[in-house]
Amino acid sequence: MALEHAILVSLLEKPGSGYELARRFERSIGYFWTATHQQIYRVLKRMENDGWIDVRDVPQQGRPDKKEYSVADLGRAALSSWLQDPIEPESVRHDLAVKIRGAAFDDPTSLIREVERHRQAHRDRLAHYLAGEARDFTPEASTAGPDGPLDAERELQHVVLRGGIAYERMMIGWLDDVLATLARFGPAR
Amino acid sequence: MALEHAILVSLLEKPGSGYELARRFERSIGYFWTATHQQIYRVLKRMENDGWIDVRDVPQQGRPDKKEYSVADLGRAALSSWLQDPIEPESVRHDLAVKIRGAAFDDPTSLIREVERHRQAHRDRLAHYLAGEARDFTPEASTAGPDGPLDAERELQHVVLRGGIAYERMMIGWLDDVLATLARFGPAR
DNA sequence: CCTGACATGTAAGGAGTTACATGATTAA
DNA sequence: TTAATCATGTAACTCCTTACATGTCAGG
Repeated sequence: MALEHAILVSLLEKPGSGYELARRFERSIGYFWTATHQQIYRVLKRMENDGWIDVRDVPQQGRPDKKEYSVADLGRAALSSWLQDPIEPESVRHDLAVKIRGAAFDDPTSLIREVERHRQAHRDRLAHYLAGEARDFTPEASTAGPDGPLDAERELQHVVLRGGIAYERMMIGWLDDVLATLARFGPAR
Repeated sequence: MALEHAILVSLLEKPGSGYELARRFERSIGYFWTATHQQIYRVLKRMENDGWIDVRDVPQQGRPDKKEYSVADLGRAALSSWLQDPIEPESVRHDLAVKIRGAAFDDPTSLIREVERHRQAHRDRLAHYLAGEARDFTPEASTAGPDGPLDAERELQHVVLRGGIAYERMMIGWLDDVLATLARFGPAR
């Protein structure tokens, strides 16, 4: 389980509320770890009980009040310990690949549309990542800002983003290959 | 849920027992969908109850008897219906990316070893995939054999394998990038 | 007044993981 | 006799998903 650890990393980068965390999991952290607000609130509660994080009630004007969480010493230690633990290369689950092999036993025309849809989704994500890279990681967008992270933190965020970019490019190329294969073998049957 | 559907595809490609399915999930199907024998037996029982698959007791010599499963009409229909259903591009979970961003808040030396270990695992998998491709998908290894799948089935298996190969190559390249980044920014702190 | 963004939760059910459990046969 | 492979399962627990639920405040 790494949701707790993903939350710890995010809170170390910047303290925030459950709601804010949920939004980060739709954006930057979501590039490599997804979580819904339901999961996040539940885990935050557990982490608070375990003394991993501290809460601070923040009254707000013009908005509902929020609880701002930050990492406690115990949480930092838990993260550190997890970082030392070796993990196994992750197991994959690609519904689309199941469908592609299943297409041999069914009419593939609907699969072609599905693959095109996925290719477009990956193109959109790639464009989104590239825009984020241009915005946050060009030499001009330096760490000089008031909230800008330190060099190492920033570089590590960048290399993870580059991984997302490489992944989307690979997927687009592969889905092109899939479509070419379906075009050659699908209708000919 | 696609485990049921992955099992249906596998049984359509070739009927077999729960044990044989578990082994396939360590090999070809496991490239894009993992499952343990515990899951498989549980799901097989449910699929049998639902009339998706048929069972046949196969007495064996020199081995324990086995139950050979094959896809029934209801199962074929269920697969067909699932193939028509659009699915969302899958959500990712990359522990390693969490660790990389977490390395900004901890000593990165153990992470370097971890990344090197993962890179080796991906190199091994790539070699394994390439060997499988050479064995099963060169022009010489044609469909002429007694158990060889038909052209479309074979081509679709091949394009999924090419996806696995592209994925491993991408990962190896990215992990090289990660190691270079850690070398530049890790020890300098 | 109504919509949308902000903010925080509960409940039920499905899926996956880990540990436990049994038993046959073959080869070293 | 011991290990390895074949073969099939149960139980407990954790995790994730989906649906439901409530409420504030700003702007049109």
